[in-house]
Amino acid sequence: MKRKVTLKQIAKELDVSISTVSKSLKDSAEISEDTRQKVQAFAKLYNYKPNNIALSLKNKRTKTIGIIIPEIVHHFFATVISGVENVANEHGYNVIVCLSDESFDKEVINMEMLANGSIDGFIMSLSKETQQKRDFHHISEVINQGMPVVMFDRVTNEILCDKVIIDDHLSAIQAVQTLIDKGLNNIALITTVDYVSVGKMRTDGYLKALKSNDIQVNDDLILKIEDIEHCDEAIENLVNNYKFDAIFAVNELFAVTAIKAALKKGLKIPEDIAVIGFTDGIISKYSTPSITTVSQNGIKMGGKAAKMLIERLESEDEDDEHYRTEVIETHLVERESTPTL
Amino acid sequence: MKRKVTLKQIAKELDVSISTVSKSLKDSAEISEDTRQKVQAFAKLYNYKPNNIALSLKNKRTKTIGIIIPEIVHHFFATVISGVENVANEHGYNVIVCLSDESFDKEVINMEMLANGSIDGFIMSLSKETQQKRDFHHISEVINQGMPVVMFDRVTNEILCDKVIIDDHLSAIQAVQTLIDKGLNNIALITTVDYVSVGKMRTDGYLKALKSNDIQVNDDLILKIEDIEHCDEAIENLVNNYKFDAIFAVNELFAVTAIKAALKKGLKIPEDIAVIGFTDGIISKYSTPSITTVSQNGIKMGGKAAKMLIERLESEDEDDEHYRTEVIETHLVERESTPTL
DNA sequence: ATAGCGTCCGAAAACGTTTTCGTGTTGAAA
DNA sequence: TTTCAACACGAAAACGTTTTCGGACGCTAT
Repeated sequence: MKRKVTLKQIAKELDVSISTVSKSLKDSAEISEDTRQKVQAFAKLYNYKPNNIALSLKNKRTKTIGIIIPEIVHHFFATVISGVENVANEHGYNVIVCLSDESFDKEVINMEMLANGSIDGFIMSLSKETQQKRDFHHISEVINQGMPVVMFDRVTNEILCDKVIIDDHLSAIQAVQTLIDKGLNNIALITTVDYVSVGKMRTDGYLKALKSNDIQVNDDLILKIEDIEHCDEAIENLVNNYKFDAIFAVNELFAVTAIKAALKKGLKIPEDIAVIGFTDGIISKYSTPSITTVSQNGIKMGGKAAKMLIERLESEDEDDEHYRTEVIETHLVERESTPTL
Repeated sequence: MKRKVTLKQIAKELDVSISTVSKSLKDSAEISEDTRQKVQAFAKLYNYKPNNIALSLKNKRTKTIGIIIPEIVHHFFATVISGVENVANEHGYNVIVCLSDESFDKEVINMEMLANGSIDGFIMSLSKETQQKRDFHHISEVINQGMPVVMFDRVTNEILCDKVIIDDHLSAIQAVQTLIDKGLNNIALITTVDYVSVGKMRTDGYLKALKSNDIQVNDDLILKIEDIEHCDEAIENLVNNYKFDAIFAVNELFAVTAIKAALKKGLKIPEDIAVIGFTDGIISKYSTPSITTVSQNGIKMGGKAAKMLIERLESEDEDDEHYRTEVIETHLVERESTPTL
């Protein structure tokens, strides 16, 4: 076992000073050709690589980005990480991932843990609990200490920082309008409780679309799911007891669950009920029938977030207070769960 | 904007030495009650938190685990990360994630990047290319430098280290036996090319099961997929041109693709063709019909790997050469794609 | 001979900690 | 009054870098 070699050890072996070694390895003109060669050869032989921690301490930058998301076993968030990782790597950054498990406390703990020098900046999406409590002090604190934060998807207006989102409102309008254009007027909505920001906006889009087409809103057809783990019963109940010809669901899970319930009841998709979901993930693509869905490109979102963060990290003027909100475009991926005109 | 406060700054403000501040914060008996109180109050006021990087440098441990996996947009790997993150967090460790994208070079680069002090140990699963090249020098190098490595799922015998796997061979045998027990003798296999270790072992299990039941192996019914992106054509070809009453697929994707092809051809699942997949992910659970599958608990696997790594990191004798290979048990989750007896 | 300059290198500070060891002051015991 | 312990604190090294500054040396030009 040969342990990692340090500048000091090389210096000692070669009987020169640490400075000389350091400079030689950097091809500094200060050092004679001779010495440089000697040092470089020795360093190569012993596979010298500078210690990242020491560099971080010296440079006051870690070249590491912290990601905090509610969960990782979730196709959308996984794609976002993938997107972040990609552009981070291109710029020589590493990515450290923390999961809040939708818990406010874990979100706070993780942020504090990383904020003490471990990373240069955050990319994050709020946990449900945080959105519910509307307590963002941990985030503003971090920002106050001069650490840049980029929020994505689940964001809040109460924090000033760079953001990357999709236009949930508009996307929902377009999805519902698509259903209406196909002659479907009796549209059910399966959504989340209102404190989840994106759920709320998608719900609003649904309402807006109906209104602008002079379609009466029927509250019986609006199902707000509280407990995602047990959404089955609620959705089956909706499908079995009410009549409608289309469903707009604010995520994949609700969409596929609704389809399963409808099939179970003997209904045909899309003939009897058309379905549009949200988030173009694995489920939508591979379920039978495959599901028409609003595609939300996580890779692009993550990539954009990373780009914004790195730009800010490497910009000249430290505290440019000019924050941007980037909107990633969505598009409807039409599959088997909606009728072709 | 108030920047992070350091010991030095506190010392200066309070007109004491850095040592005194440090000791006070640690409640050292060396310091008078008075001074301690004063320092602690001040530190609290300015929200002092020790700098992680400095601590890492001093202690020669980062309390960070590096994970290197082929991709993250893959349910199984996402669950593994989740498992690692969980137990890592419990022990005060952070997790830094790198993706190899199934590329040997990226795997090497990432490892070298992290090996220079950024982390205390690795948890990794080999990229396809690495498995194909059988070049593991980057891993043995890291191990040689005294950095522990735990490999999971896609492992190799050529490296001595702790490992976490499932019994792919046995699981496959059991899955195929289940089909046979249901009276299905004409079983197709959809698998990967042989250099993917787990694919190979599952294939071997399939062969073994057939043999032990005196069923003739029909090479026409064995499909080895090279290009996963375009597995559709190959699988459709198999389904359309050959006759069989069951399919054993070595992953979810192959299973669901086969089902889609069969349905398209007008066949009924599971009446005409029964299907068993591998890896209990989103697809198996939510596709219609839902898929019977060998469940491979990623959370457990990741958790176990993290536990083994941390134990090694915190054990007394540094270089205990006694490596373990943990086998995570699998079980068959029976769903709609196989007939009930 | 000496001033001046270029070449090559080393000392030291700095990043933020922890910890060992030394030192000055105080009070009590002799 | 002297001696010694207990107490309270500070100096400094160490972790591994980078970088600034200064110094030694040899050479050229005056």
